[in-house]
Amino acid sequence: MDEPRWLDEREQRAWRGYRRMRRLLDLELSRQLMRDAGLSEPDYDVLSDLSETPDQRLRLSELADRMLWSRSRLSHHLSRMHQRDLVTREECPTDGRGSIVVLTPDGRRAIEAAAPGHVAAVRQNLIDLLTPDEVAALDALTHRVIARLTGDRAGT
Amino acid sequence: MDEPRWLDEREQRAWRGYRRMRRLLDLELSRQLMRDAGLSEPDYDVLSDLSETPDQRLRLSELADRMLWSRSRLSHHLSRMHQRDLVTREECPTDGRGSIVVLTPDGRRAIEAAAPGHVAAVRQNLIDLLTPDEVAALDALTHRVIARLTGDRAGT
DNA sequence: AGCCGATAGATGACATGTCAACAAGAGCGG
DNA sequence: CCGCTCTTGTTGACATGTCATCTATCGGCT
Repeated sequence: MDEPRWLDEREQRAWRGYRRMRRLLDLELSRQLMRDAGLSEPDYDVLSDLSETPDQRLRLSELADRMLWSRSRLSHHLSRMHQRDLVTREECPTDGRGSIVVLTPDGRRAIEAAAPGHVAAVRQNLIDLLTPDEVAALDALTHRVIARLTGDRAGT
Repeated sequence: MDEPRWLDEREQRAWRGYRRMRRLLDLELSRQLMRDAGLSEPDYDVLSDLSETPDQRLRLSELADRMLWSRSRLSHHLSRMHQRDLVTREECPTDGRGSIVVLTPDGRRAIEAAAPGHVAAVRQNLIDLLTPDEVAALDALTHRVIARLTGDRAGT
């Protein structure tokens, strides 16, 4: 770590742009979700992952892994969502320690009500602003970075 | 909002990839910063913005605007950083309400110690994984989205 | 000067996230 | 079947972020 390789001007612009976009997009999307559907982004993500599952249910740790959340965070969050009747917990029949997170009817209604507006906002503020090439580039680039960060042993 | 235009497969992959990359990159960068320099990402951002400034000082609200933070958040965070002697507050000579955030010597040492490792991590996990074209695309695309979200009236 | 709406920043209550510690099973090896 | 260790999920303490509110001041207007 003698003379660090700083970012050149273009790299710098891209990096700062990425972080600024990230922040602004987050603010906008969470504002939209809360206003139109009364959900936070984390709420939406939980409901969305659950609703895409065959029986609207998942083992807590399975859900935590998919979301890249700690079990603790998920457990706390589920307690809060439980109080609003968006999800329930059931005991796992095959593992006495386990608990299964289940989407409630209210939860299903909430995600179905929220989804169209959310997708529209994602389009309006990101996807529809990109050319098809850019969408493809974003796809490629993000998955390369993901592979790196999840230790997909292959390159370097 | 009759029949929403859902994301097609490529768009979906790009969007999910973006979010997953975001999360993984955050985890990695904040882990690295904390481990090697004892700073959180927010700490780093504050110090970094301050250190790029002529006199290592900024009006609180100016700093908040640059960072896209609420004044409240910044005020709380500065109090915490103040306890660690990374920053101080001074009264603003031209505005009796104002307060000026100043980088302390400890703060300067902290950012200078942290920067090389942080930049290296950014390179290693993002920038150096991209082709020059991809860096250019990221630059272009993020700034277009930023323009949209900050209401740069021009298009649509 | 004196009023008044707007702005700067601080603060307290509360929501959310992190971390370390814990209880209860699982599951393997004797 | 027992004992050991690992995993699962919960919990409480604490760090961080948000929101509403408060005080002091600014700055234009009369």
